Order: sequence, then structure tokens, then C-alpha cells
Amino acid sequence: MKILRLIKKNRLFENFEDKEINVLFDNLKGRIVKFSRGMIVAAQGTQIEEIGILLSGTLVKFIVKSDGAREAQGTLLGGDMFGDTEVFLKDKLIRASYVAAEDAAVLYLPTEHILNMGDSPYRKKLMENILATLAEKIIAIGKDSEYLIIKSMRHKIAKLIYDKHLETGVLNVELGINRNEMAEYLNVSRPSMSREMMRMRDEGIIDFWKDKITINDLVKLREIAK
Amino acid sequence: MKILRLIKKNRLFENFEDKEINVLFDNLKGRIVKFSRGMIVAAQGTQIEEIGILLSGTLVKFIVKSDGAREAQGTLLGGDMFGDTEVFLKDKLIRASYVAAEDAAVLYLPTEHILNMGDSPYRKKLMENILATLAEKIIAIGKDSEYLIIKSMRHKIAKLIYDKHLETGVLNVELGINRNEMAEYLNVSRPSMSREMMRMRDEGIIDFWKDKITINDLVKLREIAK
DNA sequence: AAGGGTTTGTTGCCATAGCTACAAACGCCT
DNA sequence: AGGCGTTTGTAGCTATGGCAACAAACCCTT
Repeated sequence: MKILRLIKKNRLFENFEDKEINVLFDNLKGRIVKFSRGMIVAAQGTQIEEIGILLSGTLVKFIVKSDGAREAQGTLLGGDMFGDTEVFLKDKLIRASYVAAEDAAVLYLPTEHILNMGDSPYRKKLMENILATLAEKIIAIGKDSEYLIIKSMRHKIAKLIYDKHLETGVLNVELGINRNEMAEYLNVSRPSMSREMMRMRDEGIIDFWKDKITINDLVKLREIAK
Repeated sequence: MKILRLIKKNRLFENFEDKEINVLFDNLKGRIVKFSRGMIVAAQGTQIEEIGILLSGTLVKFIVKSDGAREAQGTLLGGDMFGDTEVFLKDKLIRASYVAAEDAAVLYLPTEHILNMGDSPYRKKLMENILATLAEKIIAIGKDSEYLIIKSMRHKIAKLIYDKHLETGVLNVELGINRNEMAEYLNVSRPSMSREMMRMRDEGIIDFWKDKITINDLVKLREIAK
């Protein structure tokens, strides 16, 4: 059954066999809820007791700011989860709202049952995965703010490209995001960013075409990125 | 024994009774290690298998950046812990170094034992505390970057003060940090920040003396903070 | 291939905030 | 009370980057 495929894509069930997941589900008493397009799946500020894993459809995530403005915070696709942080807080208040952008099915995992699980052979594995998920999230957010802390435009751009180079090992990096998204991620204005990128191209440091960037002067780039 | 007092201060042992902690320790096989002033307690980039809880003395935390420069990241006091995130990562590599600023004693909790713990009555409580610690950290980092994302100086300052007001409910807020620390937190230069604070004082929005700030015009402040 | 919507490149102007430098106030310590 | 180190206030200059506006290229769709 294809639900299994999606569940296995989820980080919480990494290293689980199909059979194990089935057994686990009986223990956890997970339930599947269907939402039709436009329905609110979770409302900011309400309490949640379960981790939600999206099985089908898409959800849009957004927050309502104190002045009433809505801020989009991206889209959830099959296998993604929500509430996985908040459910472990004391107040259990979810910090964003999720709305079904198309008909969707959500698998809910009651954390209470996870914590109360007996000494099953899978309990440890599941627990490790949950802990790893949270720990990785902390590292990821920390990584994001590395860019926010940088003050100069050139430094931000260089670090983004250089980090991608370190990650891939090639001089021909691909960012996978467009200029707008890149500017948003670095928290700068797109024209200013483009301007600086062009300067760097003029100086022979990089070359670019869409989201594909060629590093021409790695030494200089590294120097700026540091 | 006073070690118990410090351990109870630690977030992981919230809601634990003295007796419970003692039992727990026998199960967990925690060990206490002493470090003398100047010794490296944990080195950036090395693997750790245990959460460290500082029992006495102080540790300084710092990271070595790619260009070799050291960046101080604050001080750990009794009851604080380290490695509590990294120990749950796959690679288990600790991202900062910790050095004893004075003679120190550290209690190590092997996470392997925590995960392998049998169905003791305390397992669930400990697990909940660990999960809550990580979840709270995620929320806290997210909160920090709210300030980093803001572009205007005035907006940053106003939000910091306004948030503190929401937190305390009073118009006479106390930040608990000096100008340098405040500027560093907001990721701006101190003189520029002071300049803007003075402007806001001239406009009758706030008044301040050291880290004590009086809100004179809450309406205007809220407006700016949004 | 035409056309409309989106993404990217490009420019100029200007407000903002960084930086250096110094003055003033404060807080300890003896 | 004097003095030294630290924190805070203040000013001027300048580089930086935001923003609006537009041009060019691109990409679908029909």
C-alpha cells in the first residue's frame, strides 16, 4: 500500500522495515484524517497532542503576525510533517497555521502513546529518530542564521556559493532556488544582490546563469566567504 | 549533597525528586569528571556520546571559524549543559569547544543508557524533559532570528522593547543586558543603535537609563514594533 | 509565432546605518 | 577623593544597500 511508501520517506521512520512500521502503528494507534481543499488542518495558537504526517495532497503553512498580516511559510508535500516540535513543548501551542491547498490526508501520531510505549524493539529506534529530527532542526536553523548575521552583501553571496561548493565538491554549483528566493534567504533586496553578483562576475570571481553558478576564482571566493 | 541541588537546576531533571534522581543515576551510570583551569573539556569537531552537565566551575564556549579566528559564544555556569543537541545527531560531532575557565566538574550522562533504559517509572519523565529541552531550543533560536530578519534599526529596537513589555506586562522594562550586548543581539553597531534610541527618546516614545527602559508612548511603540 | 506572465539584469537616487573617534558619565578600588 | 577601566552618549563622514523603475530575456500556452 502506497501509504507505507510515504511514511517511509519520513525522517521519523528511517531505517524501519515495512513490517516494523505496521507493528508500530498498531501500538501507536495512529489515525488518518482526510481534509478537503481549503480546510484548516491546524490553527495557529491551538494545542496539539499529535505529530501530523502528510500522506497526500499539499498543505500551505503560514503565520498571522501581530498586525494581522499573513506571512506564507512554504508548502508541505507528502511525507512532510508538522507539529513535530510544538508537541513536545509544555504549552503544546502550534505556532503556525496549516491549510489544505488541495484534498489531503494526514496521519496523526499521538506522542503520548510513543512515550508510553513499552519496551518494544522499535521504541529505541523511533525515539532516536525523533531526537535526531529535533537536533537536526536546531543545527539547520543555526546554519540559516549564519547568513543573517553576516552584514555585507558580498560576504553573504560568497558564503552561500562557497558553502554549496564545500557541500558538493564541484566548481559548478547549482542553488536550486531563483533570485527572489535567494535574496529572501539571505534577507537582502534582489536588485542589490544582483548588482553585487554582477560586480563579482566583472572581477572574474564567478559566472552565473539562472541558479547555476560557476566558480572562476575559488581562492578569492573563499577569502570573501570567510 | 550539593551536587543534587545543581542537577535539579538542570532542565532535564525538572519535576524530579531527590530520590528519583539517585535511582536514575544508578541506572544511567553517569560519571563525574574533574577538569582543572585551562583544560579542554570538549573540542570542536570531535565525537561525543554523552550529555555534559556542569556541576562546578565555569566553562567558556567558543568556535573556531574557517579562517582560524576564535569567536566567543558565552559562558556556562553550574547546571548548564553542553552537547545536548549534538549527541542526538548521526555524526555526533560537537560544534563548539569548551574550556574550563576555572577548575570544573562535569557530570556526563551517556545517552546510550538513557535510550536503553528499561521501563522505569522515570524513563518517560526524563524523555519528556529531553524532548522539551530540544523543542524549546528550536523555538528560542527561531525567536532570535526574528530580530535578525528585521531590517530597520528602529524596528529592531522597538520590537525588542515591545516584546519585553508583552512578556512582563509593565511599561518599565528591564533588559538585563548592556548596550554592547543589546547591539550584538540585534546584530547592529552600538553607536547606530544608540543614535536611534536617542531619536526615539526625543520623539517621546521611550526613556532609558542603563538597561532600564520606560515606555512613554505604547501606541507608537507597538506601531513600530509590528 | 505571438503574446502574456514571470524571472533576471541594470540603473540612479537617497536614506540608513557602519565606523572611527572622542567626550561624558559611571562604578569600582584603594 | 582620586584614578582607572568600563559603559554610554554624541558627531561627522562615507559606503552600503534598499527601493522604484524599467529593460531584457525567458518560458509557457495557445
